[in-house]
Amino acid sequence: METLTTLREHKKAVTRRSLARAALRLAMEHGLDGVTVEDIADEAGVSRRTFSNYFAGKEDAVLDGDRSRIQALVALVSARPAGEEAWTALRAATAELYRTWPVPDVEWMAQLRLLRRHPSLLARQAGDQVALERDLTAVLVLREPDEEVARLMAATFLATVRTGIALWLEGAGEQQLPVLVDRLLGRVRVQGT
Amino acid sequence: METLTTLREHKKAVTRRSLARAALRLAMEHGLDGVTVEDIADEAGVSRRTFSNYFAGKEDAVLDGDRSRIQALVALVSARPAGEEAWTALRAATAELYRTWPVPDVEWMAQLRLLRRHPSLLARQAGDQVALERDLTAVLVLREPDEEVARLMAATFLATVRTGIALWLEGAGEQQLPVLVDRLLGRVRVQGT
DNA sequence: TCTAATTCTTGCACGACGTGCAAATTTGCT
DNA sequence: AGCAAATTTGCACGTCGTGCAAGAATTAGA
Repeated sequence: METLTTLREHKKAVTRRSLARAALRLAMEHGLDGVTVEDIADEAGVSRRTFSNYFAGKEDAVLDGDRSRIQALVALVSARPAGEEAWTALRAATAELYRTWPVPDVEWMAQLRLLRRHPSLLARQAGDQVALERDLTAVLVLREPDEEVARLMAATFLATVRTGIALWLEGAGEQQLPVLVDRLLGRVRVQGT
Repeated sequence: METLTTLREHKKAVTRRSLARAALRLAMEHGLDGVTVEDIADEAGVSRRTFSNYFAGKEDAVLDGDRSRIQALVALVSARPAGEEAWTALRAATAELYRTWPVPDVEWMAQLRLLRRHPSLLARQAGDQVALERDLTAVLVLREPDEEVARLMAATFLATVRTGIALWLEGAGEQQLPVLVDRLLGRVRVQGT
């Protein structure tokens, strides 16, 4: 009851994370198709029905961390100094994200590895990103008043980051991920108004 | 014996198209969730089991046309004159696509409208595009030898086209789609080697 | 503290889905 | 014609997502 978290919300957050973790762990061990929703629920100590109260499917559970990552990114972008150019803010926020949330994040890496093996996850992730494109666009509009351009920036930005991660996963650590992504972001230019 | 299409392949192509059309028509009429796979199979005159021999789910069936569209685009890109700049080739091929396949394509518009109402379709479409990014990259590599850049171009290009279509759907025909997309493509630049 | 209201969990039941399998049908070729 | 290969179909099975109502936990108010 200290912060803003009432006990109720706290427990909800706990089970949610518990489910996401269980999903990730089991999917890593048996492959995504070798795990049922019931397995995940059991591992987390809740019922199959409760799982569905939190996630729409195992893919959603596995990618839960990824979503909060992008939400954090949106927050970082909107926290950049006012007046900063839109694309610059995106680049800087991305760098900050990697500083705040250092790359050798065990869970995140596990997600990425799964992402490569299971294309169905890739699809779901892309779908999530399309949804988050709206939030990102809303934040960018404050820096780039032409909504058409803001939208375009959000889309190309997310596509670039995705590409960077994909390249990095294939390259197997020849270079630091933040460096690679930043280089790609430097290559892309979206002409403003 | 007769044409290049043996009777067998011909019939397969017919049922596939029949299924895709039925899926589209029924989804337009009752909404995607108001249609079962069995409904679609009945409409096409085949069994539920046969549907699964062609598509992994109703979403796949609905988006079938969209996929062939992008495949056609890939073909157009690789048919551009050799030596043409990669991004230029993409722009030109896109313009050709709209000329070859004129925009007021009834079925395609139906797909787009469904796409807006059902985010699950958006997710699946994005997933398809991620898969097709590989083909597009392979074609681009001939024009842009740095694979990293080719990959980045494929990703940003597809993201840009998607954004254009989304903007066009919301704007409700204030401007021609080909013009809008081409303008967006003109705004984006991916710095080559 | 006790109680009532609110919120969350659980089990049940149901329709829908995807798939392996084997039988039946269709097509290709001689 | 007749045989081989490919395709369709029905059946069965495990899994999935969800509405619903009952039960348990948490909150808020006296």
